[in-house]
Amino acid sequence: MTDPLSYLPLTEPTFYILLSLAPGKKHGYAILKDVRQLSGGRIRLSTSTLYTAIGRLLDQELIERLDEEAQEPGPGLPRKSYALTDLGRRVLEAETVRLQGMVREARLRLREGGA
Amino acid sequence: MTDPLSYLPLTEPTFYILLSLAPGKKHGYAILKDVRQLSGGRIRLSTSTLYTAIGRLLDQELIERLDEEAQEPGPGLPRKSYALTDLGRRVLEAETVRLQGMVREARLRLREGGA
DNA sequence: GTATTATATATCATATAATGATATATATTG
DNA sequence: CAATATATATCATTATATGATATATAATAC
Repeated sequence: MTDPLSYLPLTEPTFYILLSLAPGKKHGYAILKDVRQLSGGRIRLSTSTLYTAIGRLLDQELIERLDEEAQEPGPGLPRKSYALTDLGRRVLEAETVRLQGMVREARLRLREGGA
Repeated sequence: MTDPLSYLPLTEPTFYILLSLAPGKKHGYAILKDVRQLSGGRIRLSTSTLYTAIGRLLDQELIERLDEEAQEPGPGLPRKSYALTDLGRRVLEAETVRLQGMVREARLRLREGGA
């Protein structure tokens, strides 16, 4: 019964990390690349931003760590995969509603105050 | 020729302070009340948030201080009025575009990943 | 007449979070 | 074999919000 609204506002990196996990589980580095692509190259998360955010989101239980059995071998350190929790998805939805409201209010005021 | 995009993302308080000034000049305390009303009571800026943000926005030249001649007397310390600069308005517009993009991306992903 | 409230600006200490820099480790590609 | 892409992690610094506290004044309530 934790209220999703109590987690808002999300910062831009946090929003995109959660959004990156919306379609399904990913490991950290995959989130990094996905966010870059998703934002049209505008957002380049540093690894420090990514992994401190992941730590925080785990603490807050907005994402969860998935136990990996038998990873296929590949480059780099062993992967750790993460997924949105139900709470995380509800927070992301609530944030989207908040952002939509801000856009609506801004459009009204920028119109009335415009040149 | 400072690029408005270089000021983004705005934090929620900063966004609302600029938005409050979009229709015209206001003094600090009026911004405080306006933001509260504008956000449906959700956002209650503390005075420390407000005045530190005002100082920063002045430094960045997103707002400007207006010289007050002959204030009508009223309660409280003398008022100081502020207005958006052209740059400030362009930053607010750019932020609105950014937010709209985030909403669009979120709606797509929340739909495709939804239950 | 005085106490409270609303108005109005300002600073301080603390907490949160992003960021650049740096480090470690490994498979693939040139 | 060197460089690059993959992959996770920590540290110091910077930016910003926030609650607490302070000062000052006019209007309102009692």
